[in-house]
Amino acid sequence: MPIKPHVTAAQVCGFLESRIKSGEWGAEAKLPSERAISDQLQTSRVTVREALKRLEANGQIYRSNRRGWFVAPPRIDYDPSRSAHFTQYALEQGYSPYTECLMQRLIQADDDLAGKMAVAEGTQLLELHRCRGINGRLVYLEEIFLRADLWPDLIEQPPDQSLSTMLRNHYGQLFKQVDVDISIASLSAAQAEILQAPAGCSCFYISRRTLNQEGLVIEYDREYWRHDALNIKVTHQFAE
Amino acid sequence: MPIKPHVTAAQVCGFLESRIKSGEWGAEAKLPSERAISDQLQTSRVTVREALKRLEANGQIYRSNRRGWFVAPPRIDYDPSRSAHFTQYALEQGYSPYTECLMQRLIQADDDLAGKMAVAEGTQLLELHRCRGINGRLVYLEEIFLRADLWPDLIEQPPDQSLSTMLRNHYGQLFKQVDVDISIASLSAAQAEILQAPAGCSCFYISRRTLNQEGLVIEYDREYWRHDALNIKVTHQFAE
DNA sequence: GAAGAAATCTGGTGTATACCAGTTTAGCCT
DNA sequence: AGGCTAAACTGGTATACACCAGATTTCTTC
Repeated sequence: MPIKPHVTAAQVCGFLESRIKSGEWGAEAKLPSERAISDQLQTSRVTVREALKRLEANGQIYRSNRRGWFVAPPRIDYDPSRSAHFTQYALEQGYSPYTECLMQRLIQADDDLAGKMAVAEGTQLLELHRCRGINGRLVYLEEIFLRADLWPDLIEQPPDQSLSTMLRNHYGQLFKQVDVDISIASLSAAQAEILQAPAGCSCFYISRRTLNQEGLVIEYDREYWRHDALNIKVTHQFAE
Repeated sequence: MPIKPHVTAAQVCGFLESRIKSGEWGAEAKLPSERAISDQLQTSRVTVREALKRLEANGQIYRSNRRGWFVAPPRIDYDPSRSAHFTQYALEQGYSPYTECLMQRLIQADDDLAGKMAVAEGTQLLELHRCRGINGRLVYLEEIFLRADLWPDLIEQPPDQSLSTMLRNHYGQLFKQVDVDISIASLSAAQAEILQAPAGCSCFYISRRTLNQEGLVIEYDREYWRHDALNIKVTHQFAE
C-alpha cells in the first residue's frame, strides 16, 4: 500500500491548464522550468515533460529550444484557397507580421516538381525559401517555386514584399484556380532549427498550386506551419 | 572517452524507416515490440519509444493501445468543402468503409451551439455521434448537430446510411455554402479510448457548417480524425 | 560603460528500473 | 471442438539519475 500515490501526468496537465485558463499565465508568458514544476508538485521531471508534451500537442503551449516553455498565443485564421497574402491576414487580425527571405536560386525541375508544376523535367524554376512570423514568433516556413520563363526579372525584385500582390500587379497574371493539400508532417532537422522547434516536431504541411486562366501553374508552394499557430478556414460556395 | 557511444533516437528512426520504405514491413504490418527493438539495437526502451513517437508524429506508424505499433496505411484523400459522403470517398479510393452510430439524442442548444447554428439558445437539436473507419481501422469520430424542426422524422431513420444523401433525397434540401474550420486538437480520454489511441493524442479537428439556399444552417458537424489517416484536398475556383 | 569570459540555467537526450492494465496466447479441462 | 483460466506479452506510466549543448545571466576585465 503506497503511502504517497504517484502524481500523474494528467494531474500536472490540470495544474498547468488551470493557470493558463485563469489568465495567471497570459499569452507568451514563460512557464516555470521543468525542474521547478517537478519540485513544486513533488513529482519527477519525466512526468512533467509528459504533461507539457500533451499540452503542446493540442496547442496550448509551445517550446523554444533550450529557452523554456511558453503559453501559445491565439491561432491565426488563414484561408489557403484564397492565395491571399499572409501579411494582410495578419494585419487584419491585429498581429505584426514579419517575413524574411532565407534563400533564392534558380533550379531545374526534378521529376516530382515537374509533375506538380506540369512542366517538362529540367525546366528552369525559381525557388524561394522564406520564413514568416507574427509578433516576433516564427510560425511557418515556405518554399515557393515559380516558372522562370514566366517571371524573367523576378530574381532581381526585393523578396520581402508581398509576392502575390507583386505577381498580380507587376506581371498582370490572373489567378483562376488553386489546389490545396493539407496534411500533417514533421519538421526536418534544418527546419526545426529555424523555427526553434524540437527535432521531429509535427507540423501542418500545406501545399498549393495556383493556376492562371490558361491553365498554367504559375505558382507552387509548400508551407510548414507550427501546428499550434494556425486555424484553417475555408468557405465553399456551391454552384447554382 | 566513452567506449560505446549511445545509440540515438534518430538512428533508431533511420533503422525503422528504412524497413518501412523498403517494403519489408508493409501497410498495417506489426512492428517488433519496443523491448525487442531495444534489445536488437542495444539501446534502452525509452530511446526506442522516442523514435517511435517521432515516426508517429509524421504519420508513418500508429499504435493501438497495448497491442503494438503498426505501419500506417496510405492516407485517405478528403475534401471537407464538398459535403460529400465519406463512404463514397473511401470506395472511390479502394477502401472498405465502415460506419457505426454511437449515440443519437435530442438536446437543447447551449450558448456555443446556438451561435454556430444561428438559432436561439434552447432550440431543440438532434445530436448524432458516429465513428467511421476504413479497412477495419477506425479513423475518425464525428458529432453531428441538426435542427430538429427541419428534420422532424430523422430520429426514426436508420443511422448507418449516408446522411448527406438522405438529407438531399428525402428532405429535398439543397446545399448552398459550407464553412470549414481545420485545426489541431487532442483527443479527450473518451475519444482516445474509442479510437484506441493514447491519452492526449493529437488529432485533426474539422468542423463544418452547411447552409442551404435560405441561409439556414442545416447541418453542423465536428470531426476528430486520426492525424495520420487524412490528407485534405481542396480546390478553389476564382470567380470570373 | 563596454566587451568578453565564466558560471548558471534550460531543455534535449540518454541510462536503468519498476509496476500497472489491457491483449494475446497457451494450456488445460470438459 | 469449445470454453475457461492462467501465463506471457505489450505498451503506458512512473521513479531516479546523468550528461550535453545552447541560452541566459553574472562576473571580470579593460
